[in-house]
Amino acid sequence: MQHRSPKTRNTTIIDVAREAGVSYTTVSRVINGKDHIKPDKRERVRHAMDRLGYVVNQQARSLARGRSQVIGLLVPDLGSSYVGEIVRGIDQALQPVNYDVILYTTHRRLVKESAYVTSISQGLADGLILISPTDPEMYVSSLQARNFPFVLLDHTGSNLVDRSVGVTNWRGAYDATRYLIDLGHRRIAFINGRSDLPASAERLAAYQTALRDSGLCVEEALIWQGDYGQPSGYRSTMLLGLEKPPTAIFAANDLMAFGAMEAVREQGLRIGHDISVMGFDDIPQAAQVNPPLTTVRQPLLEMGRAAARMLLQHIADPSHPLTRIELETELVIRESCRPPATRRTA
Amino acid sequence: MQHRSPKTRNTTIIDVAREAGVSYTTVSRVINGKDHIKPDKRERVRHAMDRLGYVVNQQARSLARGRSQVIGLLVPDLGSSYVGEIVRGIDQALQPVNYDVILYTTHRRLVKESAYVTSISQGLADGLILISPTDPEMYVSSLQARNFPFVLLDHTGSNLVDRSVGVTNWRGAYDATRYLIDLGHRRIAFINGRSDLPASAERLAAYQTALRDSGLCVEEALIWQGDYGQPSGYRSTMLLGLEKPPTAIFAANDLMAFGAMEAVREQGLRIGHDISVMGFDDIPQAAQVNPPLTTVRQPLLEMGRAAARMLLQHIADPSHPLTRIELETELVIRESCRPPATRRTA
DNA sequence: TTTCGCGTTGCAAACGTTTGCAGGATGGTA
DNA sequence: TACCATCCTGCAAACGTTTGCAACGCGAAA
Repeated sequence: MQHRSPKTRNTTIIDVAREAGVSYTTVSRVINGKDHIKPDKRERVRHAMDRLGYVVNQQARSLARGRSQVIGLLVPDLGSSYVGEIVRGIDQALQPVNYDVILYTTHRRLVKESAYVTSISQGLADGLILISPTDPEMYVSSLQARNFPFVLLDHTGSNLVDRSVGVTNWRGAYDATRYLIDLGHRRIAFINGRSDLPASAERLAAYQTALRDSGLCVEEALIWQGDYGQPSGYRSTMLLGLEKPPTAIFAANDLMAFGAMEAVREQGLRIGHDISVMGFDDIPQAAQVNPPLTTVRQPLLEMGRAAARMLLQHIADPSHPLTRIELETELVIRESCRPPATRRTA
Repeated sequence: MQHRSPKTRNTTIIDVAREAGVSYTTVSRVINGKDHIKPDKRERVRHAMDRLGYVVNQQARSLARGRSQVIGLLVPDLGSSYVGEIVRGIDQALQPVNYDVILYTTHRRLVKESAYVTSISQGLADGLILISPTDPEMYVSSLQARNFPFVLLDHTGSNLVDRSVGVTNWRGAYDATRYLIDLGHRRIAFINGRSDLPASAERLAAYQTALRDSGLCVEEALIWQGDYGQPSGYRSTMLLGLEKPPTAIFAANDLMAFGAMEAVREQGLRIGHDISVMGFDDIPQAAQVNPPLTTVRQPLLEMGRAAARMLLQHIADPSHPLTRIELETELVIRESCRPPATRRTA
């Protein structure tokens, strides 16, 4: 029987064996670098492979071995370099052990996330990393039931936390807010991230706590709802329209901070003088904008590496427990935050 | 024999068949939505699948079918949203036909590119898209020899052009330069991209031709070598140190234009007034920076879609010829370019 | 010369599907 | 009742590997 399409039949291990005058088993052993092969035969096989232009068929290999050397990656998007950096980190960890990455961009569509997850988990990949998933409880149950290895990245809340890599969101946002307060700011606006992501809630809560801890009161009017996109930060212009404008804006991520900076500028105000702007993430561009953005650094590369390492360990030894890895954020002081100018209002 | 690791054996089509009291063939038919199945059996199978939590094994399916429903993607990087946008386009085209993407980031390391290419091409993927490859002639010969479907994206030059998607680099750069000249600029600097990518050469050549066509002479001192990275654009500061500074800077991509904008600002000059800045690409941020960047738009999303479509067609019907698809660039006029202020020097 | 052991080699089964072919059931028509 | 077409269904082979097990060859030890 022949299911193959017009494509000419591939050269297989058997063709090589015939060419080299050995058994296909021996060829397989040569391919996989096993010992106990007579040097001359090894050479014969090598030559035959070259002559025939043989290259191993991954599908068959995966099927036989029961693993694919591929890990799945579920990302919301590739728009900002936030995800890009994380993927780079994952890449770095996967490279040395010969794992490949299969990529799924969900654009935060819940149906897609769940459809992908089930499809990946059978055969296609040996493990799965979910980056900033929207609502994983909804669909990972089947993975858990089948003991399929997966870890979450940038996810907090829910019982899945104990197999995730994240950062000290609360601490980072708290420190940032304190820093602004210490600079002398009293009216600090906050641009919140997507409210369906627990990390946003943490940052918001920390901001509020920091204010209260300093005896400042939390004004609802100074809390603006964004969605992590740059345009939503831009709309923070609205905040400036208040009768008593803030002297500082703390955005829950850098992208929104960039948007805020535009808006500030558009109002004819100078960043760092008339109004300070603080970000969160420290994506590469943060150092490059004007003025360079003071922000809370997430070690994105390291997060990716950590997630990949954790997953690999668990794949190699399923009894190896998954844990929560929480990496430290760090306040990166640049030039977008300064002490407030002497007030004009009040 | 049992090769499987500790992992408990997966539930297979056979388990489902037993549970439903039918043959495994029937189960396969139900999975693949073939006709000629009695409705009641179909239902029985469906239920059995649910009960057992069955999900099809992609490897085995690929092996049997001779194709994987996966296409490989070789990207230099995920740093800027340039690649991100293209990938989104590819995604869009692949979604409806149920193709997945396996991702390889090369970071422009030639060895990696070539290693990946050979490994992907056997079984793992049904086709390959090479985004902005560095030196594809070096390693695609084996693909061509085996008639493996692949297309290039953002590649010009070499005999591989006739299976690629690109844009009118020359035209775009020419128009942009003319636009600056028409605004009244006479000293226009050019920040070149990576010199090993043919697209850079096209843009540079177009810039030079446009100058000459307008009777202006090309000054070597005004041509700065960048690498498409933002920092390299920043270093264009150097240009400003000339005794006769340019009144406009044309960067071969937006990222370098951003860098240039920083540098300009750092010199205390105002963009659009003291000096104009022109980009190339129109990545999403271009509209968001301050002032919004005048740039040459590449239809990134559409480029991705076009490449994916071309590849899919070729996979479906290998006799379908591959061609060169050249999409139109478009000058997007925003606010970073204005007529030059009356000269101070000279 | 026989025996033992070890380094090599090969056979065959298994991985989990898809699909050509043929056989069985069913129902309509002559 | 016999026959034929049509609709269902199942068997078995094939996809290209990996790997447990058994057998073989050969030199060293007895």
